[in-house]
Amino acid sequence: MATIRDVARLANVSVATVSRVLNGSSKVSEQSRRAVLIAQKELSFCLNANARALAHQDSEIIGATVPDLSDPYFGAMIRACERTAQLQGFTLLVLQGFHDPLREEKAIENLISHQCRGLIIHALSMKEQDLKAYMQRIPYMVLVNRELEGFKDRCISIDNEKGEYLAVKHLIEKGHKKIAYIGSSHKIHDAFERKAGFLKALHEAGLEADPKLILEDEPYLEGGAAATRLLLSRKVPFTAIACYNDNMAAGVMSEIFEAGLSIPDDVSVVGFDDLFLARCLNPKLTTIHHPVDEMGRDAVLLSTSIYNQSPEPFIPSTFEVNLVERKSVTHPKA
Amino acid sequence: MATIRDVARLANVSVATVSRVLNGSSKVSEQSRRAVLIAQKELSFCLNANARALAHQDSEIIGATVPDLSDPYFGAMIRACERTAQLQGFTLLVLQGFHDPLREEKAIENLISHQCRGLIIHALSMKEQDLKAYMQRIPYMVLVNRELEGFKDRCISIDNEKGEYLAVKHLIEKGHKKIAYIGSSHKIHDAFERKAGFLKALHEAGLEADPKLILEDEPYLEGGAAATRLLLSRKVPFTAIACYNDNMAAGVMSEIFEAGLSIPDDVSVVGFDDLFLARCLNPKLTTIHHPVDEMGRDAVLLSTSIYNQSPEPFIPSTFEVNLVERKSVTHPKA
DNA sequence: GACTATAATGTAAACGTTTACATTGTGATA
DNA sequence: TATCACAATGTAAACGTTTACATTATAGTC
Repeated sequence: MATIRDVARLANVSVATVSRVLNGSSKVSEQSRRAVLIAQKELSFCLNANARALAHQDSEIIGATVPDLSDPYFGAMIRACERTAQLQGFTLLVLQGFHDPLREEKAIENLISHQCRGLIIHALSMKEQDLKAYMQRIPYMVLVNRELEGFKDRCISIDNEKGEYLAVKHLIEKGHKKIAYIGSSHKIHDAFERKAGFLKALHEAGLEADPKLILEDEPYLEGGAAATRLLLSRKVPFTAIACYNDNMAAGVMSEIFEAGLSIPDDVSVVGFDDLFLARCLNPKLTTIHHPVDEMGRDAVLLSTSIYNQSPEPFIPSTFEVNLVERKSVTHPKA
Repeated sequence: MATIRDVARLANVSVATVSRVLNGSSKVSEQSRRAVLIAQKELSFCLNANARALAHQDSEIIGATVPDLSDPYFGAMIRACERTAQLQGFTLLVLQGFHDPLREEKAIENLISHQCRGLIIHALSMKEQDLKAYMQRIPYMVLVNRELEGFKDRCISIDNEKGEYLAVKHLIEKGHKKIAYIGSSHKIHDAFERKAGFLKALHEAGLEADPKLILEDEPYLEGGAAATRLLLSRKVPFTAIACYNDNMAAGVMSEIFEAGLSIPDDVSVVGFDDLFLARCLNPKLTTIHHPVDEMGRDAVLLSTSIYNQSPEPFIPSTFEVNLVERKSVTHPKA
């Protein structure tokens, strides 16, 4: 690999001049400028980002962790993060935690070691205490989809309880009384909040929550399917299912069909997240929308604004959840 | 941020000893070791990856570009890449090209500047010539899903033509004779190959390809839907649709239902890619499977093996495409 | 006690940039 | 002509590590 010194030699100028040309900083004569650019092309030269970060004391890297990039929900979020980072001239370094506290912690350490000048963390498995320590240590670390006592102003998340509440209220308004809930077995914040929203809506309508109609499984397609099989085997009548997320709803729908029932005529289904997937399902899924793109964008903006110690601090949008009515819900039969 | 010097001072040893402890290299007395570790914890110290890369002349970063992380196909691929990278002790730096040749090129430059020790490039929009220049310059750069003359041994891709051929042959074997093709309007390799596969299967069966039944649009849900509307408006009879990919198939299915037709009874549909999505659709989508995970894994393994100049070069698996029969295809009526 | 082999540690020179400061060259002004 | 202002450029010291080499301490051997 050629270095800046090689370019300087070839262009017959000093390294400082090369650096100035390549960074567009300070004044350089048109002649030197040209010579440097030619030498650069000749050598296919490219500044070394590591050396640059070291000298400059700024890595131009924003770090992010996310559980799993193959999940379109996180894909969409990261996409928004990278877009925003790129717009600010930064590069996004993404690591996956795979729902494992150890890997999540390793990922954060890794990002710190790269001297990230922004940190967006989506880590649901790590212990609160450990996460707090990092939040304390890195003032510009921002949390997504997790609320942490004492750091609310650096947590970007939606009102999960309200979301699920809206979903279930919608079912109740349609006339459903026997509503099942297929939740996530992950012991995290979102899971608790969404279940609370379900119970709240029931309670508010004076409906009893039947424990036999409340199940939990892994928050993926397969989990939704498995829970549905279990639910059907219990022979407890129900007319609607509220799901922890769209992925589970997809599994739920597939098993309902498998059982020879129809959606929404026999069973109404609501999801949560409003993934791309929701529009692909048939019938199209009624679900709770939340603005993933804006969350990703605001997380980056918030983190960098803290890092830069901007005079007027960045205030993230309030992320409204709302119901998107599609075709998977109708009135119960009879 | 504390530096290695601070740790050395606190632990009352030299920087070299700290470095040795933190890198697990060479022999260090248990006493020094302990002192260093304590000092490290005390200062929350973390080696600076940039300085490390500079001194060490090895960044421990593997770079990758992909068009768009919100697309589950790429998400799945990147996930496999990161897994493999992590297993080797490297960090994956992912950049998005957003189907834009300029951004793709910028992404590659960016990765080069970070001194990546492995390069996995999924860039379909860049001109062949420009890409070749990079391939020439970076011997360990590996291409995914794109074949480049003269660099076949560094291209990881599937046989698109064969895939589409299998899909269409399946339709023909079921008795279909009037088969529509909804392809991608992107002017890339995959698009041409898959269309060629479609034509080949038709030709082999002695069937005529009706130009009115061949459409193109953006390779996403919306594109599939738009093409289907156009197709239906043409009033040319058909009994099956072969799609460029699963995303388009989802749009196709949704419009077919919208038109009051049923799948597969009125229209059979085949996709391509076998995304997670294919199993979510109703009916579940018959499609062409290819091993995204293994491709991601092998891309990383190949790139690093070249970088390391391994004595015995890594030979990527041959990536077999095959038909996955689900529920979206049946015999044509009558 | 003198010597040697070896383990543990320290010293200082890289690595490839950026940038404060110093130097040079040029034209304008008095 | 001497002086000044200013633009263009160069010099060299950081930045935080790693690591070759040098040094010191320790134990074993004769």
